[in-house]
Amino acid sequence: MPNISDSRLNPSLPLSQSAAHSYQQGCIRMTLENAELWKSFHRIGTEMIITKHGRRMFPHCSISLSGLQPFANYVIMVDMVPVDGFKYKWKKDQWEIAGKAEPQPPCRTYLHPDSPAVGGHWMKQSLSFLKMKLTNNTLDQHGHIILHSMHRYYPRFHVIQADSPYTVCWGSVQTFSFPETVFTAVTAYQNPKITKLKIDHNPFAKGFREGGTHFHSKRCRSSKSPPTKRLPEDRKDLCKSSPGLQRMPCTSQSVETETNKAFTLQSLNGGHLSSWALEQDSSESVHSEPLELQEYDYSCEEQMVPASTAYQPYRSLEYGKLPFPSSDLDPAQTLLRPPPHPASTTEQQQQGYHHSHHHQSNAADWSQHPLFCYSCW
DNA sequence: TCCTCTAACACTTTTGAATCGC
DNA sequence: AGCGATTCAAAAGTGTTAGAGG
Repeated sequence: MPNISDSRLNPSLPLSQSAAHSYQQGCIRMTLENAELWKSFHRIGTEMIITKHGRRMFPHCSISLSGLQPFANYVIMVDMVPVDGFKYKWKKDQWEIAGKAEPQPPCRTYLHPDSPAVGGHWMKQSLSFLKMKLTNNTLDQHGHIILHSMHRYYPRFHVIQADSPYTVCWGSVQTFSFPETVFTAVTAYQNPKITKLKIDHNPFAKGFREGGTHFHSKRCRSSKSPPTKRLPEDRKDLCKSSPGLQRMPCTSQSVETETNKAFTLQSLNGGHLSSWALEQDSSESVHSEPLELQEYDYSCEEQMVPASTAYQPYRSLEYGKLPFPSSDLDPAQTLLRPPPHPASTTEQQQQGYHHSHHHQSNAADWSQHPLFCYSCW
């Protein structure tokens, strides 16, 4: 199973003792299915195209779950969390900070189309978020995830025990993310290495790879080639390119090179969020023992990653203070709290309170929470 | 001038309806 | 009639590029 790597704790994402308690409430385990592909991109610096009308992710998010209660209903959601409080620009073959992040666009959460479903359903096959789309259109009416171009994000997965998105049992929210899924949202690819990698792996880009990528050469083509029949081999190729479609992980055709490994973002404030996961396997999130952030042993095999818990702050510039990855954030600051009510907690937001996976607040506190501007199309 | 975004392009893949054979 | 496999066309998706706009 080469495409499912061993787990690692995301060292950059805030943990807390509160979060640690949550581990005792279950042993939900989440695995990033196409981890090797993600890592291939992450080594270079993943970029995701966002368009006005919405663009799918590539690689797309595909996960598998275990440890759920087979007959309990769960809702699975994804949202996008800003990595930091900066916007970036591509300059001379590397990303540089271009200033403070712009105010966050309206929050959208993508609800997996199967939600709600029993744990047995979620565990019997991998979950693909292939149809989730990213847009830069803040007025988007299609429910796509709204992001800012030239900003960095990572997807965050929520496993919520609930009969429906409206009857969430707040004691059973567990959140996961994966370090290698950090990406920069762009309206056009900046790093040619990313372009090449995408063309190599994304079947939709075949035309540009095989038919010539030059604009003029395309125009000079004399005739259309006849439509190709879909053959089993074609499907196999597709499997390789889009592992998320598969029930089983596919062999990665990663394009790992030593030079790629050398890619870092030194210009970024000491290179934070650059190399923090480059050499790490972190595509499996397993609730387990509480971990020491700074002393995390990357060599151990299955560590837990309830990922970032920074719900509310990521709608504010406080996000720039989040430890990515080697921040000096005081662990005490990451104490998980119920999300502040948007209308009444500006002060709390400014203090950088973070969301608890397993808190005791009542659902009313959450009713206005960005997480539940969910969408499923 | 530089940077970012958008739309058009040519092509491939996906999807779903129609058809066929058992 | 029902089912599964196959075929086909339309829809949806891709990265590249030039040009617009700030």
